[in-house]
Amino acid sequence: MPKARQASAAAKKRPVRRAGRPAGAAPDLRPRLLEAAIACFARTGIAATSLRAIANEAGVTPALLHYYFGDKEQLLQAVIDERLLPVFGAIRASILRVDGDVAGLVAGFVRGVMAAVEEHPWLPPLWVREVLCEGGALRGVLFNSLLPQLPQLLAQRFAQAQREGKLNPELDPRLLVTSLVGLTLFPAAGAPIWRRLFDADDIDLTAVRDHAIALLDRGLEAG
Amino acid sequence: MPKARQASAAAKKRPVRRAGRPAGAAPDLRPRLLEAAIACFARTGIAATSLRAIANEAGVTPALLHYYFGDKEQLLQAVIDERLLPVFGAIRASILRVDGDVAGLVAGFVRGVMAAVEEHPWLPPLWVREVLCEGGALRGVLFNSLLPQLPQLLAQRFAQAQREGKLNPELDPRLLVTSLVGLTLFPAAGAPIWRRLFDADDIDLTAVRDHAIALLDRGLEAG
Amino acid sequence: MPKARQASAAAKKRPVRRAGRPAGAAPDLRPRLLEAAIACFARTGIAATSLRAIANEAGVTPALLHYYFGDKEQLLQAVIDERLLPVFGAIRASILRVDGDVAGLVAGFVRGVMAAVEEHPWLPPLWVREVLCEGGALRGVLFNSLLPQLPQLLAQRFAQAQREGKLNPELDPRLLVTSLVGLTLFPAAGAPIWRRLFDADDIDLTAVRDHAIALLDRGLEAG
Amino acid sequence: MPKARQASAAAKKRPVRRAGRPAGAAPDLRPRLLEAAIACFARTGIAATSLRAIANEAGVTPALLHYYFGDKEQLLQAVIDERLLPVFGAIRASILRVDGDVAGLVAGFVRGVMAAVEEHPWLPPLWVREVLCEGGALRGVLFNSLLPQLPQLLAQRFAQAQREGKLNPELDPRLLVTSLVGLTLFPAAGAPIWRRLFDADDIDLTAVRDHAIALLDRGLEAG
DNA sequence: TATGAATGAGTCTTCATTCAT
DNA sequence: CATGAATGAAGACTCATTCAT
Repeated sequence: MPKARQASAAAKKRPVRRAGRPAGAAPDLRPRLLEAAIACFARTGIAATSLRAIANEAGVTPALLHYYFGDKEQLLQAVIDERLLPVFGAIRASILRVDGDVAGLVAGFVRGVMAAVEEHPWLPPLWVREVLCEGGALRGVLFNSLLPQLPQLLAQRFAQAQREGKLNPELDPRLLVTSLVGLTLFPAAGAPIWRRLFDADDIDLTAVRDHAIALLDRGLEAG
Repeated sequence: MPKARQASAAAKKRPVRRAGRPAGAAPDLRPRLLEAAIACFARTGIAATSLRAIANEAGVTPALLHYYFGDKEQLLQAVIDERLLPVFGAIRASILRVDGDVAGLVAGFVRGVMAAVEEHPWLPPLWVREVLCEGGALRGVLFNSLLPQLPQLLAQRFAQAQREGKLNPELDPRLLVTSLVGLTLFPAAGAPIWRRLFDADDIDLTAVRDHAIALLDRGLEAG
Repeated sequence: MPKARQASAAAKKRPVRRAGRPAGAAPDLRPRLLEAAIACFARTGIAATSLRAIANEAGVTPALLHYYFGDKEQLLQAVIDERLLPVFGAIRASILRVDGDVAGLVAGFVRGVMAAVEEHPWLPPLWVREVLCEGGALRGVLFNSLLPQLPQLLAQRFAQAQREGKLNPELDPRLLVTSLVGLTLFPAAGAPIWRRLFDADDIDLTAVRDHAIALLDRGLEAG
Repeated sequence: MPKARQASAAAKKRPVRRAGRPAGAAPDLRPRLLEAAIACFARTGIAATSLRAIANEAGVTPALLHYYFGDKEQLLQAVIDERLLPVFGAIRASILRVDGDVAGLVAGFVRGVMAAVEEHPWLPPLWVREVLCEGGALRGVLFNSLLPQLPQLLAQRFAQAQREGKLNPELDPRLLVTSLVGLTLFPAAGAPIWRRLFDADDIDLTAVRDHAIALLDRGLEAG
């Protein structure tokens, strides 16, 4: 007869392994686990990814994931904190660093984003599925943590440029921010399918980047 | 009487309810079920949607879904056959009907797509998550059934225009197709989040449409 | 929201269709249903047979089975009452009719049983699975209805013959009854597998019958 | 965190617990589970046995059965490999070891089978229901694994003896193999019911064995 | 530090059964 | 007379989670 297992309802979220390891210790599994998690999340979607899938990807047991992160929710939080935030922070910084006209700003955005994509292939699908789409698991963090103020700042600069007559007056400055993403992360997320669709191996991130800049450069012109 | 299970290994895939109903009969649940399914698929993603969620959405039992469709797979197939294909077919036809220069073609595409989106709010998230993204459940049907040949046709017309000097020569004709989607379905899928981000209620489908046309009109110019 | 369906716990076993039909009416489905049921029961075992399987076999809907019999249990009862009992009654009568020595009695048993088997192919598997085996669904009826007193009568006649020195004294008169079944119904139930095993098409019911009689005739000899 | 299901269509058939355990560890459940399974299979029939029934019999959860065996099919396979095959192998060996005349061979068969039955009460019902009967779940393995060649060998030896005039010429050598089973496993499977029928506690396996030998010894005589 | 054992809850699916028509 | 519609309960199986070791 299976014995009832009554976990004290209190004491939830018991303390779990945190980063940091004594010198000379065995190699930390944590990065590998986060890497595996993010790869699965990007491939299958967060909600549809099982812990077992992540464990398989990392070559460990599901129990180890609990040992390290305590929870699927906390694993996701760790992925956010330790992988997404740094990358997004870098993107944000690289964009804010740009200090020029609209064309320069746009080019900076595109280059910054595509460089990050080159380094982190999980970026586009994760963004498209989990940030953009209704019901995505990362929607909440976008506003607070992921890219605080950046869209608004960009929109303001576009609006300012438009007022100064330096931007195509028929555009919506806010939707222009959207368009920047729609011309970078979006095609990057779909690159495999476009390649297959057009039977073209030459559609790579560089091509996407240059195409986006070409389209935007001309499209934003005021005149 | 002792219970028994799994006897009839044969006779799998029993015939299931098909459309068509004698006149004067009770209202058919089938459309409601398909509607509920497509709503859940769009909201949660196909792989992460449970039959129970769909059943709850429709106010019925999970068993009823099996009664009508026999299977989760067959339910998805019914959604594809009876909801997606007609809509995509209409979009495709409306675009192929356009017979003009590149600007007209682009405007036709944008208007056609956005009109369909207006009528079928599930279109953008479903496309973005399940067609575009790796691992999406609809990737397979895109090539064969959903939009056969349309991307290629568009790319050819863009390439032709480019050769004739009527299109911005720095663009990639194939990625231009991608850009069309990235400036319509993509922002439509994210409309709620953009609205929230910019605290702006006026970002609606009309705004997206006009912005896209404005950006593309200028951006495609041969100049 | 599915409405609760509270059947009055009382009033169970509502009256169901019984046999008997006005003259000139449509052909009665009842025999066909019973035939289908008995075939499935024999093929798959009673506990492992679903009503749907029976309905398919008969070319009707499962609901019809409930309409005619009300219940899986009652369907089984009808099969017993209207198919098994008559056949077993006939077998019993044919055996009791024999009025001779032990050899004649044995031959009468074997012939009677094998004749019934010839006519009713469901007899051997049903007996072997559902009467003989522990947990069989027909065990209960054997004692009361199926073959009342017959085994005991036979055993008594064998014992009597043994006392008179007309029967191999090393045999157990009661187990001799068992042996009669083990040399008739049992090989009949397994005929297909024996045929396949020995790659022999000539192992038919006649062969089984003659072999059994030959073995028993000699084996029972007293001297 | 929203639930998700059916993500990893790949990675099916994950590796399951295999035998073997570090010394000094907790007692292995595996044997108990196999025992419970075989008991239920024998009592209820394989197709009609639910995993829950087996789990209850063993005092564990249904989930544990999946943990150990992964699958109902694999559980059955484990039962076959680890319980049936050894026993049948031993029976086969004990029979093949007999090297004498027909009477000795028959007595060896009967004794070997009945000894195995004494030790493994599940043997008779399992054989009768799942090997003998049409639709039985073990029919397939009989030919290949369970008793390879044994029936044919026996039949050949009987036929040889018959040609030499040492065997009742009216018998069918192949059906004689059948009769051996019908006078051993068959009455053993039904022992409880015979006991109840004849209200006799003295009908045990020894009685069955001696009765069978007595009947066969005389019945096989050439005459 | 890491994992195997174990389970409750949830998933998809089938079944027997009911009821309005 | 007969069935399509509908459902609760049960079946096989998966998952996240816990805990002893």
